[in-house]
Amino acid sequence: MQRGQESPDAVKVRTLPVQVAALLTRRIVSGDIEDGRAPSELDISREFGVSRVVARETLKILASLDIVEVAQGRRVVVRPRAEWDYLSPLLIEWLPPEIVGELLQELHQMRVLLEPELAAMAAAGITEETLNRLKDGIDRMAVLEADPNAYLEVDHEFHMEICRAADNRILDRIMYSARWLGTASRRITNEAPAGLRRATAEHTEIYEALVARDPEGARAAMRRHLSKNYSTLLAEKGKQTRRAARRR
Amino acid sequence: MQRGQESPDAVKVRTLPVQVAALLTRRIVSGDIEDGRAPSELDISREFGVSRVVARETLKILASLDIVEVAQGRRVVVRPRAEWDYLSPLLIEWLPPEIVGELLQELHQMRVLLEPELAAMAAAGITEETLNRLKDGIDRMAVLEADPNAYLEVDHEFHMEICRAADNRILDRIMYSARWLGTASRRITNEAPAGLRRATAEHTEIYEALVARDPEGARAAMRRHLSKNYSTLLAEKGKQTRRAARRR
DNA sequence: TGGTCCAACTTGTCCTATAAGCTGATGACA
DNA sequence: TGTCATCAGCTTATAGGACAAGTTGGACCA
Repeated sequence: MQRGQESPDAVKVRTLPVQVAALLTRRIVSGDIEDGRAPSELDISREFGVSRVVARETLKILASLDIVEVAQGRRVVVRPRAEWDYLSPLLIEWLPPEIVGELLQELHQMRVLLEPELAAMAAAGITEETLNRLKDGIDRMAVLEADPNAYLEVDHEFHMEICRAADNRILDRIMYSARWLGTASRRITNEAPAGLRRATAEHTEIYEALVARDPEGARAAMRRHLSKNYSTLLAEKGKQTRRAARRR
Repeated sequence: MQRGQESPDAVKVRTLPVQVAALLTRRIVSGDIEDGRAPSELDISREFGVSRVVARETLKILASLDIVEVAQGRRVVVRPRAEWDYLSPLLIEWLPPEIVGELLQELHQMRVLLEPELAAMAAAGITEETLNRLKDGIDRMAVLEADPNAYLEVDHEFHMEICRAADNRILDRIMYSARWLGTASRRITNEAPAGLRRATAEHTEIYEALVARDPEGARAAMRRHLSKNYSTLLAEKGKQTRRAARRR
């Protein structure tokens, strides 16, 4: 549930507990619910007109995102926002756009740190199979430049393939979440990224470094790719200075 | 639920759905459940002698860890292992020791990539408050070298404080999960880390670089710290070559 | 004042019933 | 014989009521 299995553009009917969880989270974020005091199962049941089962599942979802803490006998309490699971696309969809914008930047910062290293790690022991799949991806991307959604799907696969080749399940998981987060937020903001043609060229550079089993080259190519992406991201979203006075 | 709110050494009574989820996961890992076919709510209910509500919550937990995929009307299906949420301490506790050992190494690899950069980022805009808390931590660590568990608690806080200073919620979340993972696995293997005295000295070096607002110095100090940790980790666990023929 | 105990509240589990969605097989029609 | 609509049966989603188990705060007693 935490991570969407649906394709990014699918119109999905969310279950009742997820809907209620969204409403509750928004209420917490907006400050309507004072910190530390979350509604009980019965409160939720009454207020939203749902069964206790649904109220229960709602709280379980919020607990799995570290938004609240629940234990038998004790009241549900709201956990510190700093520790919520911001890697979850579910949570991202419930947050207001200004926070999502900030998170997107922080997300990109993380990718800039990790992905070049992943590319370098992958270069060491990459298999012919993986290389073939990467080549496939590039070919398909070249054709899909007119269809951003489909392009991003393949883009996603391309990067994940490199992650997988780096042979580290923890890093793999992180990047998986991160990329899902990216598509989720893109779905929210309804923005299509620009510069797909250039992206294809950059992907090719990465690919060629991997073919040559050249860690340094792969790292550098990936870094170039991401830094350019970053600037287009900034150009698209405009306001770079929105993070100014956020922290508590 | 996903991330433990309990202190690491607390004896916790797990809820029924969590217990069943653990059993089911182990069964999947051991190959007793053929890939793609997971038991239904009724199957679980019958087989484990629990109510359908519990069976339901079990599946929800497994779904939140991306172990299975559940949708109305469709059978529950087991998802590819490569995409399970290995950042979850819950899942880690259910996996066999050999896999946990591998994951610990991969985890450390991630820390080596991220934490030096976090330290450098933190050095830029660190506040006096944070510096004071770090100093506090070092003082306490110096006293606690005889009590590994308490020491690690403070160690954890020290590193998290630096994460927080780096002002990136995504990276913060990752490191939070990662360190929890570390303590969880340590609880499993029952191993106490060695070299606490040296660790304190290294923490001091990091702290001093931060005081000087020196990004390069902080990065270097953190890198030294982690590389040494890595070697003691290897020394403790012995078999370095256990990852040889794992990938399918 | 200090401590014990209990009542009220809260979450955990169980049971039963119905609604809603999917899948595969059956059977009608061309 | 091949194609497609339909439906029965299985599965998950939601509802309501009941009791068990754990926690908390206040009443009560010494």
